[in-house]
Amino acid sequence: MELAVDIEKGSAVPIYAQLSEQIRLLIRRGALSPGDSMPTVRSLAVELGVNANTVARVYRDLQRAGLLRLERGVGTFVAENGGGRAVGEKDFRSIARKATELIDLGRRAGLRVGELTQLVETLWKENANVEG
Amino acid sequence: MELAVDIEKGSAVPIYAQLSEQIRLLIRRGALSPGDSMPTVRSLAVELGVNANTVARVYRDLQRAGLLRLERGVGTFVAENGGGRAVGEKDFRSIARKATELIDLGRRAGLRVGELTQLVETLWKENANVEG
Amino acid sequence: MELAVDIEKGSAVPIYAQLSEQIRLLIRRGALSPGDSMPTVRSLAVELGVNANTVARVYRDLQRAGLLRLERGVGTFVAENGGGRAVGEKDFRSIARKATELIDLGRRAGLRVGELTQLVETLWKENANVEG
Amino acid sequence: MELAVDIEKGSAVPIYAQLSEQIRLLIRRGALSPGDSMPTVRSLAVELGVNANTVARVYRDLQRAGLLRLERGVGTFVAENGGGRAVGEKDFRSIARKATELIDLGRRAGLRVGELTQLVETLWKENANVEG
DNA sequence: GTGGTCTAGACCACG
DNA sequence: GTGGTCTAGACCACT
Repeated sequence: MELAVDIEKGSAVPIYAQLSEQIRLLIRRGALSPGDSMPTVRSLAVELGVNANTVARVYRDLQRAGLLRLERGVGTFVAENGGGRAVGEKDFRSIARKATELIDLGRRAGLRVGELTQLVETLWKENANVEG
Repeated sequence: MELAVDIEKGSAVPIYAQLSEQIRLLIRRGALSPGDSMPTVRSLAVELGVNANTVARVYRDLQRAGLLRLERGVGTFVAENGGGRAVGEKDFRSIARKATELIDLGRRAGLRVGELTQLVETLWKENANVEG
Repeated sequence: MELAVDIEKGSAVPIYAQLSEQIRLLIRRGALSPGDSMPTVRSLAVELGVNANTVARVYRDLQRAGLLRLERGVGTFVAENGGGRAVGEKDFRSIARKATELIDLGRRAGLRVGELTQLVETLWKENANVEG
Repeated sequence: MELAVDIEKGSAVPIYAQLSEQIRLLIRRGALSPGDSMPTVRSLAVELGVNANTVARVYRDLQRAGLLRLERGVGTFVAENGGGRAVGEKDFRSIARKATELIDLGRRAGLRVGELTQLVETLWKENANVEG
């Protein structure tokens, strides 16, 4: 049971934050559905080459956030009322399409990933200020 | 000389990484032009409520990356051969427009910023793998 | 795990530069081999009577240069693809022999170390200009 | 009156130290002879793109070391009893030849300048310990 | 007054 | 206990 997760060990962003955000996205986009069982802490740790404590911490955090359900002695599952419902498949596709277009533009203009995500963050916050 | 920069002190992303990425973007998008003088290390530190060493580290890193030019006793300037030239204004506008559209879709679908930027990162890397 | 390193605190050359260059040489000459573990940041700091931040900065720089591998929570190691492979032992010996001869000549002529290394630097650059 | 001096502004070694060491070498090797007049502080500062205070400081230091003679209102000259006599032309040539051979070996082995000068320094000190 | 280096010491992520 | 980040504050090189 492999998870489509990609950790950059050298990154300035801590491992637990990367992992947490990526699992979050998998759930929200519907790649992981309510009731699905998650890899065990240890197997995911091995798969990612990461310490088991780190994975355990992420699972705990995501449980607190309502995205995962931990059952002692049984396993970890995607929660049924997952912290805000999953994005509909249709919506997700249009978002992914738009993101891909954005990425294409960014790449052609010679931007780095970080610069592009930084732009998204900056614009997100500017809009938030306008609306909020 | 205030910089349009916004630091989240509580973030898992280190301050220096946030600052570095944001200055980088300001330069690449042409908001800061070659030869422009940057705020002094100490003044930017005060403006952001951050330690001077932290700002100095960012300036040093960006110098190594070819984006800034540091002159002892004089000040800090945007480099002339700025590590890959700035993105053209036209290109930048279309990128920003596309990003805004993406943000709208994401917001309506109930995504958080982190989930959206995570999506962009993931798709970026997938495309890279396809191309590479 | 002591390192054959010698820092002059009063020197005009910053401590981090001295340390960096000396570790570099130890690696390039094969005195430190790929995979070898380096002293911890703190222990080396104590050994040299220097602040831990200074050592950390050197390790970070050498990581960026591809000579060291830093693992959070584990330790620091000599990189496997050490930024240009180590100089062969044979080559290194003939270089060291030649250097010793040069030093003898310099000493007899009454030169100071700085004058001799300055000469090497000057001639190095002149040759570079001829070739380039 | 141009001086065969080459300053690296970005270097970790302070400008005054680079300049001082290089002038020292020019005198010791006989490229500047006792009684020769040095460039004025201002002209040398302009030639090197360096602040005049920095040059003045170097001249002052070299005067204290007995290598230069400053005459108010007249100019600066290479001292007659220059801090240890100059190295004989013959000796200097053999030193330079040896240094060139060393540089060739180093270059072929893929060393950087800093690594080579570091080696010379290290061996110099080791020998000093043996002899002293 | 600018950038650069260094220190002492705190707290965090990770194993 | 390892490396990483950050702070406060000192002193230096340089303009």
